[in-house]
Amino acid sequence: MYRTNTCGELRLCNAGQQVTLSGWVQKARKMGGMTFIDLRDRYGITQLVVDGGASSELVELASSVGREWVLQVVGTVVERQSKNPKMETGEIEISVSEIKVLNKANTPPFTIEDESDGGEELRAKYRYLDLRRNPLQKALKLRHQIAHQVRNFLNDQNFLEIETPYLIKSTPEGARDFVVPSRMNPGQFYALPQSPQTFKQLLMVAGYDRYFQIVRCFRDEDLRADRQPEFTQIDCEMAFVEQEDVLNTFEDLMRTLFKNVLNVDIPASIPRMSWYDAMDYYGSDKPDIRFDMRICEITSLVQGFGFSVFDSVEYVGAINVTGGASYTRKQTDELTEWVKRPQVGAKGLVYIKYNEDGSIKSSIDKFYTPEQLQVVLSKAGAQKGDMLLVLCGAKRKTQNMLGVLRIEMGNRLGLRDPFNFAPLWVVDFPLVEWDDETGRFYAMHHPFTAPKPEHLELFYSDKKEDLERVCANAYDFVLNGTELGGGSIRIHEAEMQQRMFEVLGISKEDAEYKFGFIINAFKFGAPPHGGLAFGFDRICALFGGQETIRDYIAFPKNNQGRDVMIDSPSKIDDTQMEELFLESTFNENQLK
RNA sequence: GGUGCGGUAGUUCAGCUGGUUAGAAUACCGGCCUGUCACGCCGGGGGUCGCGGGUUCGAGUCCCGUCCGCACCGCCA
Repeated sequence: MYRTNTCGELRLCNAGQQVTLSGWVQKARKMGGMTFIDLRDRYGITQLVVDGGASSELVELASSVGREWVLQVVGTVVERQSKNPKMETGEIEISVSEIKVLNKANTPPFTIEDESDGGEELRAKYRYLDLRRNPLQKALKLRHQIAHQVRNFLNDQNFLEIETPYLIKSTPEGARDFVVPSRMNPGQFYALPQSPQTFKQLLMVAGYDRYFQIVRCFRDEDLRADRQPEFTQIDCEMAFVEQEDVLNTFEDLMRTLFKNVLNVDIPASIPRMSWYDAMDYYGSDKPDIRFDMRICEITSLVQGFGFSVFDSVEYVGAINVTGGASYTRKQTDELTEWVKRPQVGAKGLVYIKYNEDGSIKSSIDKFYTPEQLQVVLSKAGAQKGDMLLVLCGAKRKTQNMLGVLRIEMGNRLGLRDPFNFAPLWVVDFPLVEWDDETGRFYAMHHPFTAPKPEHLELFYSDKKEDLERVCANAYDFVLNGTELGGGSIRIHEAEMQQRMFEVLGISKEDAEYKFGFIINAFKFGAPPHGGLAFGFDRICALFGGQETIRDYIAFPKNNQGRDVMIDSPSKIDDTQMEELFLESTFNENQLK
């Protein structure tokens, strides 16, 4: 038997017991004739002691062990002479009678400690060593707990977990697909799913009216701290439901997760905000509502006074920085430089300070009287001591920049505590958005999203302006400025689905080739249905108070989509290559 | 595709307006140490300054190119 106990469980009440432990050497402290060894496994650390009373062989062996060696030890649990209150097992130690070296280890290239000395690149290369560290073990444990709670909750709600295929068909709408060549069908490719969207809808047609899956999804797009090429979704779909049913069901899921995993209570009813309000007041379709600082449009209040910068633009907006009147010239200059950075892209920044003594000081005093500025301050809700930050330009673009500035000010003012959770539903998204470059509409969500019933007339209109106004029965779950999930009520009628493809400029033939199977399925009794999917990795990161999802994935990829540990992607050998591609090349040559 | 920051000992970093033998901490190795737990003390080894080119009497330092990492923009239905 390798062990009778783990390295995290022995306490004073176990004193006197003979135990066997196995684990890794965290650290050995050699004190001449006496050696202390911290033995670690995923449950904790227990101190071993070998003192002068032991045989000389044992003393010799104990003093020779190195970091990360794997040991099996036999000994007696004893009360420590000097206890360590910082350790959970700090009241006891194991007086060792026998050590067996199960495996030696090279000195690790970085320290296996909570605060490792290793940089990200090095830790990625030795991911299996990084995973020995406490923070990562906690992260993966959190991930497991959330998955467990999700399955419990949805099982209780009568959902069935059903797997869908990974080798499917490429559908060039949306993100780029990862493709897999088919050896048995030369020249043809599978695609890895960006989501199981169409399959879960087919399951609704098949009558499995409550489906879920914790499922890997694949998107061949550039990465970020919160974006991986393969990531995990909690994918759900329900039949015979309206938007209200879906929102209520998954609000309950999120509430249960918060309660059972973090013991946090989120509001009994999660607030809802229309997409248009989110854009107008927060400059983002995923507002962080942990703090207010709403964007206030002041266009009509500042135009017509001869300040050409404002007079020449579509939109002028402001955010109110509480206590900002105390900002120095240096600080406002720095903010101006900050918004001019390419990542923000503003041309300049106007400030209006409402000083404690009631006076007003702004960067546009030359163009406006204090009375005129007072009107602006009042509209934006500024109190004495506050400062407005003003940007102008095209409406959506400026709102977007104000939204970025708002988040930055929220960070600077310490208003974004990661353990303060403010969930939000964003609803009433536009169904489609126009793209000038390609001169066509794109689905804002995806092409299976249903228009709101009250907008059906607009949906069948031929006018671009009408179509732009169509709202979808779509919704996003937003937490602290991060989109955690989204979904919609789907189209379930073949005719309406065909109209959608038409709106998107997809020809009937193309739609038939790419999506014929689902249009066809809708002709065989498709029930009304809808659902949503949560970004599982993001939920884990947010629950753990982190911005990056990498720590919550056992073996993540780097910025370039590479796994630097196994060194993938990599070339394949000629035989493999020939088997996959030679025949198709041959066929093409035959055609010429 | 773009922007910013970074790449110097096993590791994390310092290294000024270019100047002689590139430093610190930690890790590692050896010695001493019976109550340590960031143990302590003494000693030691360890460098293609990412790579290539250029400027210069002289380059870790300046210039050009390139590779790699991270963050962000574009992109992500």
